[in-house]
Amino acid sequence: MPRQIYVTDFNLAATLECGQAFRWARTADGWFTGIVGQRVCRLRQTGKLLEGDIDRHYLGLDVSLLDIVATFPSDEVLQHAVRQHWGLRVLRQEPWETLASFIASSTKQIIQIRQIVENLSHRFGEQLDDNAYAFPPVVKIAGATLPQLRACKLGFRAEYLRAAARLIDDGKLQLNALPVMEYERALEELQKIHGVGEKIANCTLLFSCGFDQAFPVDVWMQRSLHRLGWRGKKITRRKILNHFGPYAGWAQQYLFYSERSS
DNA sequence: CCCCAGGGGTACC
DNA sequence: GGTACCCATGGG
Repeated sequence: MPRQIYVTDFNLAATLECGQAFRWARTADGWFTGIVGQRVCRLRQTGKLLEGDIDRHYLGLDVSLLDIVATFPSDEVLQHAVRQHWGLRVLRQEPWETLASFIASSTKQIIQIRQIVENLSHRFGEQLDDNAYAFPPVVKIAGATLPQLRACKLGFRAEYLRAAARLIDDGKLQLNALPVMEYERALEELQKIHGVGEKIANCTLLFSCGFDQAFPVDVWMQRSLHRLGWRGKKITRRKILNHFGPYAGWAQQYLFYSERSS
């Protein structure tokens, strides 16, 4: 893994802070520290210089952002968001951690989601160094008690998370199979999990299964689409794909971050 | 005390 | 098909 490279069309801060990942933090010296799989990683960008534990695939650096953005519609709100956060890329995260994190996310603020994920890791994950814990494996959550999970501040989501872990642990849901399915099929498969609807399924498919068209719609996106002129229109997957194209999920992430940072 | 948060299940019409 | 209400908890 290279320790430093030159990058174009990449914005590390936007990529790590746009709300798609919950385990990165910016430290005072300009470095980002995060936990990816079983490793503690550090990254820093200074202009085009990217330093640290560089994983091109994880960071979305193995695709052409110019080609992706070229497929976007010319909506002024979207084009403004793209200019505002140019270089934001969709990460390729680990499916179980992503699914679990978004099961924990329902009607929670992002800062609280980060806290829940941290609590779960500290309580059930492998210790990596003095103050860092890996996200727990499926079997650890499958074997947890509900009081233990509720102590991690999961609230009513505790049963949802444990049921999902047990489904996966029993082999009744194979996360590894999702990336090779048709998009609609993968969406249905994830929604078999109690507590996983269209929004959480789309987050999982976009952020960890390579489905660039997956378009999660939450309250922020409803506001953004409203701003784009979708007033009164019912938001359907077909309309989203027709309008935003095969990289709708990337457009969504620009719109989401722009909506939240304004 | 109030409303809201990267929702979804259920009951009911 | 839609809508109201519930779930647990903390931020502002």
